[in-house]
Amino acid sequence: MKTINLTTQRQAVYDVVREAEDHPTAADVMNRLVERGHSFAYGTVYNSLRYLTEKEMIRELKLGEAASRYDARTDDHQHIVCEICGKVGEVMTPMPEEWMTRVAEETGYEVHEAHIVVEGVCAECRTKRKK
Amino acid sequence: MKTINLTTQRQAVYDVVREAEDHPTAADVMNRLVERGHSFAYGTVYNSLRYLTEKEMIRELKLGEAASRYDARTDDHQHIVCEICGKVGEVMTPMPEEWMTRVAEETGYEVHEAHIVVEGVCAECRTKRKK
DNA sequence: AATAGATTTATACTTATTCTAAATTGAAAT
DNA sequence: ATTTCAATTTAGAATAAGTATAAATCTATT
Ligand SMILES: [Mn+2]
Ligand SMILES: [Mn+2]
Ligand SMILES: [Zn+2]
Ligand SMILES: [Zn+2]
Repeated sequence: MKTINLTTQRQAVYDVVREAEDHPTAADVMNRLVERGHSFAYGTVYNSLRYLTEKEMIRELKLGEAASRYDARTDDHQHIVCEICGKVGEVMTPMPEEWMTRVAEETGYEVHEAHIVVEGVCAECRTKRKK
Repeated sequence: MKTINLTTQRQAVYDVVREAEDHPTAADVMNRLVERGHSFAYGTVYNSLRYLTEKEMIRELKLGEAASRYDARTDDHQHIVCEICGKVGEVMTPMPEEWMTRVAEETGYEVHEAHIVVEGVCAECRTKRKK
């Protein structure tokens, strides 16, 4: 499971995710592929996203919406979602290691990782609100 | 939006969630209603869960699985999911207030709340693993 | 009892995603 | 160069969770 086989389709999907600034959904990726002149089957886009995720070239994000989003940043970080416009921002402030330790003690689980989705209002939406 | 109208159906759904120990899904709730001799329409169960959530009598949890889970504990807490058996545990250790402040500074968002899903391995599954 | 509003029901629909079976591709072996 | 075979892609059917709709039923209030 170490070799990575990047077909034309997988490379194109990876390019779209890598060049995106906004954590696109599978449907977003599909649309952008079409804009670039590709026409892959839906299944292929889903398969490619899964493949790239398994190879850890991208990450799949479950932010509580119906559709998964994809992220070419694979370094450890979290996300913040604007309750008004839905914009997804990066959260680089790391979770204190101590919190994880406390959770392990409290629950008896061996703790591996934490997925955090912060909800709030982005700067633009705050400005508009004060109209 | 202050009065609460608990119909037979809503009360029965609430009872199931309140008496559950395991953060049931809508389908779980449906099955337990049938076990108790009820036979409500699927739509009614979803409507009731939404109603109870809006009245803040229960909470809807999005833990990254396909189906939402429901929780009669409405006090502030988080969740931990076993990667092996799927068991969902409570996490009462609060996220440090300072982390939230740092995230607000970092992102420029007004931060409202954080939903955290911790992944790990529960005590039972750890025991079994050492077979 | 009549009225009106809220609720429930049965069913159709939507959305996101996975599955399937056939067709295609491409690398390795002849 | 041609054959071979596994991996991949394709198109479309299937699934899962949840929402929408319209008709039927409840529940106060007059
Ligand atoms: Mn990100
Ligand atoms: Mn809980
Ligand atoms: Zn916003
Ligand atoms: Zn377990």
